[in-house]
Amino acid sequence: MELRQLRYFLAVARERNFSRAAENLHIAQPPLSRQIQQLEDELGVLLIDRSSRPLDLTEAGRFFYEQSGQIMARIEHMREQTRKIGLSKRERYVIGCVGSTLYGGIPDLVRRMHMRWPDLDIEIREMMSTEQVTALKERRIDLGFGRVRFNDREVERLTLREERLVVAFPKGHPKSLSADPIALSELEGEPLIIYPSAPRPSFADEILNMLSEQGISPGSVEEVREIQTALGIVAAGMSLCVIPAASQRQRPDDVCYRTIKDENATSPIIMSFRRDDAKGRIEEIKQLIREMYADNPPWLQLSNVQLDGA
Amino acid sequence: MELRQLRYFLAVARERNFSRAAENLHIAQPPLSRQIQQLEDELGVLLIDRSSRPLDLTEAGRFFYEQSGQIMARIEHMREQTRKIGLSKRERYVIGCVGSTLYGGIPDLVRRMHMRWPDLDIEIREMMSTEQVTALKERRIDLGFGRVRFNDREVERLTLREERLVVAFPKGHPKSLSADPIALSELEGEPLIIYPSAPRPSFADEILNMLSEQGISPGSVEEVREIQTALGIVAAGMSLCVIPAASQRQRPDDVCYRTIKDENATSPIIMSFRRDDAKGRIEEIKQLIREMYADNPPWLQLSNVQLDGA
DNA sequence: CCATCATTATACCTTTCAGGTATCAAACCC
DNA sequence: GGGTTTGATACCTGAAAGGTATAATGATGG
Repeated sequence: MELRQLRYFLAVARERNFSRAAENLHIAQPPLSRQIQQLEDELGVLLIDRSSRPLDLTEAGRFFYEQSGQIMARIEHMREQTRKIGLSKRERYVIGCVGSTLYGGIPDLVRRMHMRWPDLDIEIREMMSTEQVTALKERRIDLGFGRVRFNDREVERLTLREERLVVAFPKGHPKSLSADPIALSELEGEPLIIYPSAPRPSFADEILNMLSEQGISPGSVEEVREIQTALGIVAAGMSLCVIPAASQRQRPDDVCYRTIKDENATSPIIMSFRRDDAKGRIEEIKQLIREMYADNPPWLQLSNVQLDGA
Repeated sequence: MELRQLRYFLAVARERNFSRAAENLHIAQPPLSRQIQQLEDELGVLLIDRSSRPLDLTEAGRFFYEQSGQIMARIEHMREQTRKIGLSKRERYVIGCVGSTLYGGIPDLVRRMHMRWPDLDIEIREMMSTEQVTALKERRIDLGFGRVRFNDREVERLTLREERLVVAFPKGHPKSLSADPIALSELEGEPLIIYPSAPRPSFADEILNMLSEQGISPGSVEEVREIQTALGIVAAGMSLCVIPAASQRQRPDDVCYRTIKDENATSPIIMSFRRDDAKGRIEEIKQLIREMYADNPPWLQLSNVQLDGA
C-alpha cells in the first residue's frame, strides 16, 4: 500500500467518478482505475461498487474513506510540525506519561515549568510505562511518568508517591451501596476488567500480581486496551475494575468507587530520566514537584508521598 | 511523500545504521540513502544527524519517528478493519456524534441498541455537527447527534432536548465562590475561551451569538480546538469558558461550574438521519430514547426534554 | 427493447524512478 | 596513522507508473 493509492482513492470517493477524479489528479483515467484495482486486490476487498452510476462505496469502502481521510490529515500535520521543529531554534522538552497521570499533577507541573522556562517548548506524549524506558534511551523523551517499576542501567527512577487503589462498581451494584473502604478479599469471585492489554508488563499485571499474592481469584478476567473502555464496561454493569485513586474523577455519574482498605494496595507514580541527562533541569523539576506537593492539591489525597527522600 | 519513505525512515531510525536497515528491508544501501535524502529534501529539514556514528536523530527526526510510527500502526489497523468489514456479513450501523454527547446518553443508547439488535455492529465516530450532514448524505454514518441546527433537504432533524449551559471557572476565582446560578451579564469583560475552532459554524459560534444578542462583550476571546484544552486553560486560571451542562463532569477538582440563570441559555441535542433511511430502525431508536429518558438518568438534569413532540 | 451516450476496463506502449553495482569519502578504532 | 566500517555518489537496469487507443458495460431516452 502506498500513499498515492490513498490519495487516488480519496479523489474517486469524493467525485464518485473515475474520469473526473483523474482530471483533478492530473493523470489519465486508466492508470487511476488500475491503482484502485491494485489497492482492492491487496486488501482482498471491493471498495467501490461499480455496478451502478453514479458509483457507490461499499461498506468497507466507506470505512476506508473515513480512515484514510483522517490519516492523510494526520500526515499533513506531521509534515508541518516536523518542518517547524526543524527550523525552530527553541529548545524542546518532551514528557512521556501514562494516561492516569494526566488526572494527577502533570498539567500543574507543566504550568510551573512553563513559568520557570518560558523559552522551552514543552510537549506531552501519552506513553505506557515500559515504552518510556526505550524512549528515554533513544532521547525521544526527556522525562517519564509511569506506574511500573523497571531497572535499566541508563535510566534513573524516582518514586514520587504511592497512590491508593480504588474499585469501580456499576451504579447500583450491591457492594457499591457503602462508601467505606472495601477489603481486597471481596473481589473473590467477581468478574474483573483489567487494562492496558499491551504492552506488557503493565498496570494490568500489577493488579493480577497483587490479587494472586493475596490468594484471591476473580470470577473472570477480561483485558481491554484502555481505561475508558474498562469503565464503559463497568458502567454497563458487566464487570468490576481496579484503578488508581486519581482516575476516579472519570464518569462520576454512572460508576461508583470504593477505596481498597489494604494500605499496601497501591500503585506508584514513578518519574524517570536519563542518568546522563544533558539538559540539566532534573533537579529544578524535582524542586517544582516538591512545591506542588506542598500545596497539597486534591489529587494528592489517598497517596503516600515519597519524594522527600530524594 | 510516500509510505515507502516512512517505512524506510523507521527502519533507519530503529537501527541507527543505514546498511543494517537496508538489509532488514531487503534492498541495497544506496537506494535507501537516496529515499531518506528525498524525504529530507521534501520536508526541507534534516532528520538524521550523520556527523557521528552511531547515527543520531535530529530533534525534528525524533518527532517524525514518533509520529510516523503511530501513523504506520494506524494504517495497519485500517487495513485489517477494512478487510474484516469487507468479508463480514453482519450489518454495520455507524453513529456520528459530537464529543459532548458521549458524556450524555449515547453510551447508554448504544447499550440498548446492542440489546435490541444483537447482530448489528454498532460503531461510534466522533464528528462535528456540520460534518454530520455530509456524512449522512454520503451514507458514511446512519445517525447523527449534534449541537448545531442546520437545514438540508435530504436530512431530517429532531431536537431531543435543550441542555442548560454552565460557566467554567478556575478554582478560587472570585465569581466561583457562589454555587448559585450566574447571570449571563456577569461575563461582561471576562476573558473567554471558546471551542471548537473548526469547522464552522460550531458550538463556538452559538456562544458568541448568544452573547452578542444580549449585548455582552467578553474581555477577550480565544479559540481552541477542543474542550479538553479549553478546560485546561480554565484550570490554569487564564480564562472562563461556557460549556453544556453534561460536560461539567470533567475535571471536577480544578474547575468550578455555575449554571447560567437565563433559561434560554441552552444548547440543543439534535438527532439527525436520512429521510430515505433504508435500514428502518429510526422509529425504534426514538422509542429506545424515550425509554431512556423515562428512566431519568443523572445527565438529563438541567435539560428541557422535547422528544415527546416527535 | 434497442440505439446512443457516458464511463470504466483492457491492451499495449512510453517514461519515470526505484533498486542494483562499483567506487569514493568520511568516521571510528585500535 | 592505517585498517575497517559505513554512508554518499555515479551510473546502469528493470519494474511499475502513466499515456493512448479501444473495447465493454451501465444509463438514458425514444
